[in-house]
Amino acid sequence: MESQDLKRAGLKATLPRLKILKFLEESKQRHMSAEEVYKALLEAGDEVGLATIYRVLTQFESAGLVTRHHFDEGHSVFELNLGEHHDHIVCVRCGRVDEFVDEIIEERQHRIAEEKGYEMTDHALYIYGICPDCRKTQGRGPRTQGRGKAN
Amino acid sequence: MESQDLKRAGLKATLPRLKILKFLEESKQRHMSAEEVYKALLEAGDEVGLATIYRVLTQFESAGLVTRHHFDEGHSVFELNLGEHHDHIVCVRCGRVDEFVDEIIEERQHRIAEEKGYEMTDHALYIYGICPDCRKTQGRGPRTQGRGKAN
DNA sequence: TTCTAAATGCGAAAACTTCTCATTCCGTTC
DNA sequence: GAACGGAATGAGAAGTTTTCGCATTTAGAA
Ligand SMILES: [Mn+2]
Ligand SMILES: [Mn+2]
Ligand SMILES: [Zn+2]
Ligand SMILES: [Zn+2]
Repeated sequence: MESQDLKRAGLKATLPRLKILKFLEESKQRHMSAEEVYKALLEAGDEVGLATIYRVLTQFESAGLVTRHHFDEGHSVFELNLGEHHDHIVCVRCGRVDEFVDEIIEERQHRIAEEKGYEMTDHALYIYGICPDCRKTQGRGPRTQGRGKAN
Repeated sequence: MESQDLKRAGLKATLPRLKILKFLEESKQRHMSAEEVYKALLEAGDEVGLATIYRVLTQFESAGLVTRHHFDEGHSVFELNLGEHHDHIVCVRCGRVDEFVDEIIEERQHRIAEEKGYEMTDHALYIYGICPDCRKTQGRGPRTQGRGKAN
């Protein structure tokens, strides 16, 4: 039961928060904008106000339940925190997102922060490119899976 | 004369474009938002419409004259392209921005894109942390140099 | 100088996010 | 399980950043 997850995170188990958390857990897409969560819940008949979606996602972020990303779009993208930290490689053609972890890069980042005298609090690495599928389909943007520019 | 730079970039040497380019070259701050460029020109008596600032910076980006960054703020930050590519470490307290290049990271990124089957088009690495100065001043945000949250 | 396509400035509008505040809900107390 | 009080929600207004539409101006060629 998700209520426990919320309680543990220091949040009251309200209906909107439960709906949002449940949705994030069950969605096939791991990376979603507030708007996308809103629309998906709407379709599922679990409507939650958009303002609440934004508030709750921000609270989840503070509580460590989700991570907020800033891909080169213009809006925030959220992801449920499951296992470990990871970085992203994003298709500029269709919006597909793949994940990866590279210990060497992680380690270098720490060293760089140290060298510069910074106390590192966070870091974000985004690789942009054309995914395998889109490389085949040379023409304009192909299958608009995920969140493609083509919306 | 900057007109040549513009012509070379395939852009007509208009007054607004010249003002913006000149300003970017002479400004002490290397990383600036459209709004900051707008205000600075305004103060200098070289007012250019904000819409034009946005248009021109986007054109400069397409022409390879500037690079657009998306620090974890909510707006774009632009930087004149001088030498080589580099990444950024940003102070979350005062907004200070330092730059660095790490060949190992660069190389790993290429390898990752390759492994995932992506044709890399770009990449961005942002390290966030507390800068040396801000670490000394433990309290709330100290000197609001650069573009700090404290505006 | 004249001419034309391109660029600019302005305000309107779009896109995303936060805020305000009346209403509702959660969780605790009785 | 009814009552209470503070926290959370919903709806719309408002804030931010960026783009758009179009009348007017300008760069650069003729
Ligand atoms: Mn992810
Ligand atoms: Mn830089
Ligand atoms: Zn793709
Ligand atoms: Zn600092």
